[in-house]
Amino acid sequence: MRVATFNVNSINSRTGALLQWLDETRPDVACLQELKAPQEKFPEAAVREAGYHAVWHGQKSWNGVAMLVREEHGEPQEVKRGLAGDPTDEQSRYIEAIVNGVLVAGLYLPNGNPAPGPKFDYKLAWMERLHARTQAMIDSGVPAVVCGDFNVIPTALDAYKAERWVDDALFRPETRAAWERLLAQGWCDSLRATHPDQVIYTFFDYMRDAYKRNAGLRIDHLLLSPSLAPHLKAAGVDHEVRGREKPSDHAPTWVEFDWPVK
DNA sequence: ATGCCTAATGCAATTAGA
Repeated sequence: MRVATFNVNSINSRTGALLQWLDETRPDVACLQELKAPQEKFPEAAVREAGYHAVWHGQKSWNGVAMLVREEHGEPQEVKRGLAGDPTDEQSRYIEAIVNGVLVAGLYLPNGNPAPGPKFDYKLAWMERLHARTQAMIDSGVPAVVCGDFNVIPTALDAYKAERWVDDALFRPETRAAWERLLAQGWCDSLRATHPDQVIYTFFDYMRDAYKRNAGLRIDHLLLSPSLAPHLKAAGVDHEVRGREKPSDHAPTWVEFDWPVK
């Protein structure tokens, strides 16, 4: 089973690129972030025509997450929309569904800049709320994949010129510490687990030809639960997608594991 | 320290991204 995450940076500006990538790679599940579209403006018909069921949580202008599931797996059973812990939070950043017996969570973690400040406080609070949800998954023992745009640079290996990022919300000590506490629950960072020492980026700024210079960040992640981690087969980045016409600033990132377990 | 680029909103310039 292959699960992918792709921050599309506007679903309606990226429908063509999304469909091409789906056609080429046919992931079982694709979690999308930054739809930048209200609920009613999601290209449901095009996605269905491509052979995918979809659940999504839109929002006007910003944020927005979706989960696409290849139709042979049946309709995803949506179990969560939005992250518990703050009833005043109206940002569409989290969706969770059961697919083929696996719990899949797709998230768009707040950027948090400028830091320090209220946006950074919101990011850290959001990570605390995520910890509560992911700990519950661990406690239940359910096979789970938690993936998305985390807006977290885990280590200096994960940023071009990391020294420039030390005061940024994506790399500040508080952010990295929250990431480490998440992993300490038992989650496997699948891309790093399969490429322990390699420089791998999932995001390249539109500015200053960052993609051509390989001046990127690794901020899109796919975490496997302890029950799935032993069945990890491969993980990677569909790097070339970032180099196409009118691309998102993120590249699709994916993990593959044996499922059902033989 | 700021703009470099891209997108949404809505029609000019601002907000946001990372």
